Amino acid sequence: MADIKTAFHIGCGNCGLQKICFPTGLVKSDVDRLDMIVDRKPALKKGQHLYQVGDKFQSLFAIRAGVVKLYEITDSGEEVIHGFYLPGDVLGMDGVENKTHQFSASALDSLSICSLPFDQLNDLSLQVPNLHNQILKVMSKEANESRLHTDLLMKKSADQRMAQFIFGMSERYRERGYVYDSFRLAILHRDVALYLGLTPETVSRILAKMHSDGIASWKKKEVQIMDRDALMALAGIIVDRDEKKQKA
Amino acid sequence: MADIKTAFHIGCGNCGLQKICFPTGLVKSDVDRLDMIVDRKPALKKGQHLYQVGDKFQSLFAIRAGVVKLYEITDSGEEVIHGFYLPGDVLGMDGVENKTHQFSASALDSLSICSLPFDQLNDLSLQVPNLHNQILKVMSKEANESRLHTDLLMKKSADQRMAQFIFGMSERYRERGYVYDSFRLAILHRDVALYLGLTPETVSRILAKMHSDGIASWKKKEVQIMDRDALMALAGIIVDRDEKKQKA
DNA sequence: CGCTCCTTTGAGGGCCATCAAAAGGAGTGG
DNA sequence: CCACTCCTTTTGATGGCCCTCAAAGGAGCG
Repeated sequence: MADIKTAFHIGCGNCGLQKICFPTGLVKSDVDRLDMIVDRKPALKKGQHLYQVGDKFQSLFAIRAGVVKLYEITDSGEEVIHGFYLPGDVLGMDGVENKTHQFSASALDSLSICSLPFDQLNDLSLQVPNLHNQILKVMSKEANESRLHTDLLMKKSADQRMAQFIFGMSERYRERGYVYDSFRLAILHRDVALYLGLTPETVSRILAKMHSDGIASWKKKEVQIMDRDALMALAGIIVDRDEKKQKA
Repeated sequence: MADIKTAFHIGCGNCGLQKICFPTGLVKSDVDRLDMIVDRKPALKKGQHLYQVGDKFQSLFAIRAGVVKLYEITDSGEEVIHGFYLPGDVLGMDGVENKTHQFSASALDSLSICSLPFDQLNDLSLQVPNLHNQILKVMSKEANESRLHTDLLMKKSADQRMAQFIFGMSERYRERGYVYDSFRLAILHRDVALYLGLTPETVSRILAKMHSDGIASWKKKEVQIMDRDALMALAGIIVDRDEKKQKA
């Protein structure tokens, strides 16, 4: 059962992440129904797990603040990181297939999350078509993004991967309405390496070069994009000519 | 509207792929309702597309016979292959996110498919809980498998990738009740290379070595597994001791 | 039979991993 | 606040895996 909301409770209806999170496209009355089943969890500390491989699947999680990494330890004992989740993102869908989580998710930072008990969410979605569509959409997005990750690993050089990563993070901050050419990124270089299929040494060398080339810097969890066009070019992203005209 | 079924129509109810395909876990009356919306398509020839990047998303597709590759052409004009679909597999979920297909799917072989109009499938799923669960499950599986693909690309050597690929295909044939140590595989070596993140040259060299080592061979679309244990060892798969005892 | 695409085989080289070691930060307990 | 430890990051030297390039042989198809 959902907890009784206190006067100070921040519900979905007045959460700043509505545009990014699940409520997108829901009318107010439906957001309120969603709000009923959302369980606001106590904050997690760095290193704590939302779930681990083999855990019973019970809930999806929406992030209110902080960063989460989705990862696994392979048979041979090496870590592989599959993605990073920012405020407004929803994760946990890896457990739907077998009612058991196939991957692990842990906090890279102090974390504030909402828990969405899946059975209840599912029942509600049968009555709220837009919510149902949201769930399908988020799951489809998971797979599509994983395949973009595959592209990165298959066809991009180490420099391109790094540039694309920084640019991608910047875009995600932009979507959320934050400053996006200078932001805090609480991810270890080591973890980025494990996400990009590189070694920490290579990441370090590339960041040094990007800094001296005046493209971007990332030191002490602070990212600064100095030359956005150069960054995009390096990432292999074609700049839309019309968009460039608007800038000028 | 669904076509009128002829006396010769093979419906979901008497399809040999029920255990693999969508009807899994449905009672007969529900299978019949699913059958009502399934649209049996005329056969496709090698090279024809089920859909392409940018096509409007309308249906999921279930494969009755043949092999499909899911792929894309990157910005830089290179092909990346994301997966191969065998009889009983369902594909097309890449279109759910934006109502537009993000990838392309084409026949590697003569192909026989069923089309499942998504709107109708979705409506039906609201009334048939097990069908609803099936859809969620298949979508979750897509993402999970894509991440296993990532593992392959990140942490396995070329030999391991090749071994894992052949072993994986063998297991998929096994699940379907076919002979699984000697089977026809209508996939070009070139396409396997594009799936494994390798070049055709490398694939060729590895297959030559696996053949001379007496592990497996793949010539002219015929795969033969000669030493299954060695293949698994090469793929980096730990053999369960109890399972080995049963063999002896 | 001729065309095209796929596959094979060989030679050479580049990108990034590996190994090693030192320096820098973060967290802990005194 | 400092000493201590552990983990992360940096920097350099070396080498290996697999790509690239090249060309010949084979398979499929009109």
